[in-house]
Formats: sequence, structure tokens, C-alpha cells
Amino acid sequence: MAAEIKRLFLGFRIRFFRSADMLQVAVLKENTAAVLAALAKRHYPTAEADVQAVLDLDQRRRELQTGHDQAQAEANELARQIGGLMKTGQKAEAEALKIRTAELKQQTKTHSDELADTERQLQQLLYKLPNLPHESVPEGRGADDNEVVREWGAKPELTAEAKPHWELIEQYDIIDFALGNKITGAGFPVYKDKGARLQRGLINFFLDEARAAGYIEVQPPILINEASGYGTGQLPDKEGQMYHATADDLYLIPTAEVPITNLYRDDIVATERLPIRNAGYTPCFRREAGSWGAHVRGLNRLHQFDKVEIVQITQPENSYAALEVMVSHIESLLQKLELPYRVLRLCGGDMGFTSALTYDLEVWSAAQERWLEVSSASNFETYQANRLKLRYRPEAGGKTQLLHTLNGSALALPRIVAALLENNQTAEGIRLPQVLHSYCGFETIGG
RNA sequence: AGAGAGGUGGCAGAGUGGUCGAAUGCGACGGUUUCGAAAACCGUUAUACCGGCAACGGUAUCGGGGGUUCGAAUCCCCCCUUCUCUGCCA
Repeated sequence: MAAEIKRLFLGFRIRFFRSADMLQVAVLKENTAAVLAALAKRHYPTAEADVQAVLDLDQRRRELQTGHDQAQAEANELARQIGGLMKTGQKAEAEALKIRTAELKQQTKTHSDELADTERQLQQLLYKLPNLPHESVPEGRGADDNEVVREWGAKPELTAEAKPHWELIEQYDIIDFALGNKITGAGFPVYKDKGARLQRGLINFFLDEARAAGYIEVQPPILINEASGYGTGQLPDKEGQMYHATADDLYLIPTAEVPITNLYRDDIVATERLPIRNAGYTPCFRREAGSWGAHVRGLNRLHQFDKVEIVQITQPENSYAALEVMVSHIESLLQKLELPYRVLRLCGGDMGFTSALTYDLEVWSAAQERWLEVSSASNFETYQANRLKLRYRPEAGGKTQLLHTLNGSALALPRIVAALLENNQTAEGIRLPQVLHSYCGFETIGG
């Protein structure tokens, strides 16, 4: 799901976040060498030039800000004096002051135009820079360089007659792509009978587990406005990946992370509310333009799918511990579903743009004989919080500081369903894992 | 969807062109008082940026954006949003 995260987070915003940077300028300034080293791990090509340009633009920005403020201060003072003169009827004196005022007005206009321009350039540049990888992120350029942290479970031995899930769903008539084609289009399957009930059971199972793990359930809107799209980074660059309802200028969410994380946009969170833990089930919509290929048959890639997402917002010193706990929660789901899986720590070259550290979880799909990504859990540190203006106050009366945001899928349904069907197929039908029996109201499909 | 009325600091609520970041009340925090607490009294109580070691000073922000003006919470335009009535609907 590294690619997925990348798709989701490449977009950036300028207009809504005048002073929000992606990487904080102060960090670049004070730790230039460390930043450059971290960007090298990402194989980010123009790091040195970009960082230098950021520092130069920031310098320019300060100068303009100072100039603007001084001119404006003088203008404000003159306005006060003119007010006093008008009151006492000294018209001529007031008119004399207006001459200087007109000058200052021109000056502040020039300054603020230039300032806005400089800030825009600075933003664009900062938005180009990816997050800095955590020190534990392995070196590497692509998926082959990801580090397998651990594997769990034994891969099932299937018979020669074993089928991939796209055949099983037809055999048992539980998921119907042709019907979806008729009413919507490709990639919008219809779940029927036990297929539909399995979906519902999985969603309830995931939500109940999340609640037991301390996550507060939320049910957010699945259409979001432009500001939210920019808040978590889907817009504007990845606009083409979201469905856009142009009549109302709203977007269908590609993941619940967008509305849930944006819940806390512009907040200064009271310390006693931390950490924030939310879980939410939503359908997710992705246009997946240009990403279809021969290996994405059946449930492997859809335009609409269901997912339970978990989100955490923590104090900086707690975020990496929180990430580990999130991953073990996701693992516990897979273990209860009795699906063999492995945990990958993504390398610098494969990691999503906004992430500092990402774990992907993949289940073994026995009939396809490949690993399927079913979850991606990331710590974004302050990268998203900076854009969201999501802060807290470490000490009463002290300065605000950015929080850390994290999220993970727990879990995305389609590939889980694919693996459940394939791995558990027998001559007598598909035997569901014990934990799902009460959730679904049946134990087998077919047979 | 149509008509009308609103959107001000943590909350409530003044303010309709001039020194207003904004009265007053409540809440919160600190202090005085008290054995302790309540009450009373005094004080503090937004965010961001710029300058400064700091103290502090400056700038911006009264739903969002633009405009008029020497000067805008206050006037004008557009948008968002809340409430009431009508319409429609699950």
C-alpha cells in the first residue's frame, strides 16, 4: 500500500494555509545537514538546491514582512492623527497628512503583493519536499528493498482444483461484477446474500475490535469539501484520483482518514484529551485512473470498497509507541481471522510522500500465490499536523506545538475477503474462521 | 428551493466609520482572606507572523474573500453557515 499512500498524499495546498509549511522552515534552518541526509534516503534528487532555496525565500519573506509592518505601523499612526485633527476641525492639517498616507498605502501594497508572492513560492517549494524518514526506515529504492519485519501463520496447502476468488464468487454467487457493471460500471461489485452478510459481519467485527482497543467510533461524511481535501493532502495534485461532484464541488473520500483527520483541523487540543483515538467505517472511492493491469482481477482493485480506518493523534514523544500498538492491533485482527500475514517496514524509496515511517501488512492469498496489501499504518509526525494547524499546549500558558498524526487500515475489506475465500476453500464449501461465525450468522459458504 | 433574521474572544452578549483586540457578565487561572472551603475583593485570561537574548514593541485576525475610506467589527459586493416561516422529502 505504499503506492496507495503515495497516490493519496502527493497533493498540496497553498491558498488555505498561508503560514502552514509541510516541513517546518525552522527545522530546515537549524538542522540543514540532518535534513539533507534524510532526504537522501528518499532518493530525493534536488534536495540541496531546494533546501537552499527555501532558506533564501524565507529570508526574503522576513525582510518583506518587516518592511510591510513598519509601513503599516506608520500609516496606522497617521490615521490616528488624522482622526484627531478631523475632530478638532483642522481640515488643512489633515489633508497634509493624507499625502504621506497615500505614499505609505502604495508602499504597503507593494510589500504585501511581494510578500504574498514570496510566500506562495515558499509554499510551493515546501510542498515539493517529502517528509523526513524516521531513522529506522531502511535504505532502498523500491518494493524489493522493503524489510520484512515478521511473518505469522502457515500458508495453507491447496489442492490442484483450488480456484482464485474471482471464480469462487461466481461459483457461490456472492459477489456480482456483471450486475455492478449494469448499474454503475467496472469496479463496483454487488455483494449478494452471504457475500453481503460477510461484508457486514467483517465491518462489525473490525469496529468492535477497535472499540475494545480504545478507539472511539465516528461516522463521518463520505463527501468532503475542497478545504478538507487540501488539509490531508489529496488536493490539488491528486485531484484526478478522487471522484468529484462538480455541481456542489464536493469529493467522494478515498479513505476515512480524510474526514476523520480533518475533524481536528485548526484545533488546539486540550492535553487531557490526548491521545485522540478514532475508528470509522466508510466506503472508499478511488478512480484508479491508469492503474489497472492484468494482475488486478476480481477484488484486488476496486473503485468502491469498504474499510475501517483507525486514526491517532498523539504528543510527539508518544507517536512511535502508538504506531507499534496500532500495528499490533491490526495484526490481532488478522490472527483472529486466521490469515497468514507479514509485516513490512517500507524503505525510503517506497514510502508514501507524507509519512515518516510506514508499515504495510500483507495477507497471503493462497490461490493467487501472492501477498496482498490489506493495511498500511503510518506515522506522519508533524507533517500533516502542520498543514492542518493541529496543535496542543505542552505547558499551561506556554507556546503551542504541533501534534503527531497516525493512521492505519483496520482493515480494508476486499482483499481480506479474497484471502478468506481462497485460503479456506474446501470441496464442501468455504469454511469461515470461528470469530466470524456469530458476526455473519453462518459458518460456511456453499457446501 | 423561496422569504426574513443572524454569524463578535472558552461561553453568553454589547458595540453601526475614529486611539476597538474589542464593554459587560459567566467560566478558567493566579493572589488576598480562611484551620480549610465557599463568598467577597484584586489581577490574568485568543491565534499567528515580524523585530528583540529578554523585557517588550510592531502587524494581522470580529464566519470567509474582495471593495470603498486617511481610518472598517461597523458601509458595499460575492460566498459559506445558523435560525424562523413556506415548499419538498427519508
